[in-house]
Amino acid sequence: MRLLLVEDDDMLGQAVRDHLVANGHATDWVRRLDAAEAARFATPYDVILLDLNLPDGRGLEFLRSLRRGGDTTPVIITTAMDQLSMRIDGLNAGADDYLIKPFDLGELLARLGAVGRRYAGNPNPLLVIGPLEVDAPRRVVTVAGRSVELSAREWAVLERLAQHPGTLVSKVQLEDALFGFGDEVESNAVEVYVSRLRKKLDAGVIHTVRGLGYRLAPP
Amino acid sequence: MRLLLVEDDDMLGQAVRDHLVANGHATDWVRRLDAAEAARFATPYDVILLDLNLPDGRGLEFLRSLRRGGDTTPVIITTAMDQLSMRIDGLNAGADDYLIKPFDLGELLARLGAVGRRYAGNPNPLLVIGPLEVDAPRRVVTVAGRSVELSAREWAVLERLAQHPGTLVSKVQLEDALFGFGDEVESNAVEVYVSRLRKKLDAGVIHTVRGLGYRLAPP
DNA sequence: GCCCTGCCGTCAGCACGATGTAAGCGAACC
DNA sequence: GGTTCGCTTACATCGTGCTGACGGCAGGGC
Repeated sequence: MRLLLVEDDDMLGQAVRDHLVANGHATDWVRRLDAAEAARFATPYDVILLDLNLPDGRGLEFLRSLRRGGDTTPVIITTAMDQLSMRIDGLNAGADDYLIKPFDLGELLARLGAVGRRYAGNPNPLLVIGPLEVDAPRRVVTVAGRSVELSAREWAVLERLAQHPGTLVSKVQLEDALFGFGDEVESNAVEVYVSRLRKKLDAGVIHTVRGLGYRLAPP
Repeated sequence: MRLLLVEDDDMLGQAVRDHLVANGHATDWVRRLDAAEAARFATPYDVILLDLNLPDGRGLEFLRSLRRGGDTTPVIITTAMDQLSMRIDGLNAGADDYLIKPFDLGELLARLGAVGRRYAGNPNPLLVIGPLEVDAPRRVVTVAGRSVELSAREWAVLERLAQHPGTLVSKVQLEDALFGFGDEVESNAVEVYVSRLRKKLDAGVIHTVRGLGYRLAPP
């Protein structure tokens, strides 16, 4: 796998990088991030290892902007033992897993494998439903040949629907796609985004199953 | 399917078990697990529903030992809303899906179907009766190739009938499918929904047994 | 720094489908 | 023919989903 390691501690960074490389993962190591780097770094990696405890405190910010931009690269965050709140914030901001420092290198590999595996089962290049085409890896949507711009949340909803075309997707699942796991939201956000999607896409593609959820296309 | 339900809460366990049994799944319910039981329980089930929040906190341990022993029985974990870390740990320990309490019983069935199907090898447990096709996990019904929209109650009745095709299903059973068990109803709701179903489906599929109930196809 | 723009989450009003009940009618059984 | 049971339609009510609008916020351009 291709990994990005964000870690400001020299000793630790070096050790982790060596261990990862020794186990066959192409690993890039950076000590800090700025906004300019964020966009450049995101896409080409399979998993990002992110130290939330960066001296400039921008780890969380980086993660948020990544997810806001629609990037779904798996992210594992690392925090110190006592920083529970930061861990929660990280997971809510879209992290996929976390490790508590000091962590065992073997466990790091195991988590890496689990996260990578969970997202790897994606031999799904192009989904075509009538006039709608969804290119998940490239994050491109076209309707009747015309390309459509989607915001991050709109994309999150459509992607979750497109993962199981024709199958019922419950509102709870869509809420999970919109917000992290735990963030409970008392509103009709899902309905709002479905409505916004319908306005942008061909109206008939997203079908309502009253009282349960939605499904993409047929019937 | 044969299910194992691990849930320490009496009320919830009873309710879930009843609902699963009512929907045709042979369900064993245990309140807790110890290491000795783990091995015994694992193999013969199609899916295991595991409450990670067991009072002795050994739910995760059970899951890990199961996977370590090579058992691949699909496991769906249930956790409270605020237990993010536990859910992550559960997925990493080898769980196949998760549900957040409180969960909708209909959604539970949908997830069960999805997980069970993913591992069962038969991707589409389709019930075919003449021109009628019922795809329960995907909640799709087609008549002569044309797909049909059903409301929640209509689906509940048809699903109960389809669970035992050709067998007599009493009116009381159908009332239980429509409303909860205890809720007694003084009306002809069952007849109304059978009528509505007949209008949407091919008329000949639902057969009346006077004084007793209904059966799906052949007379 | 300041303004502008686009996205986000929330809310409230509206519209429509689903639901349960009742009543009239037809069929089956005696 | 009478009675019982089931079928169908109609209708009022209720809940749910849809959509337009608004304020907050962050990012980018100037």
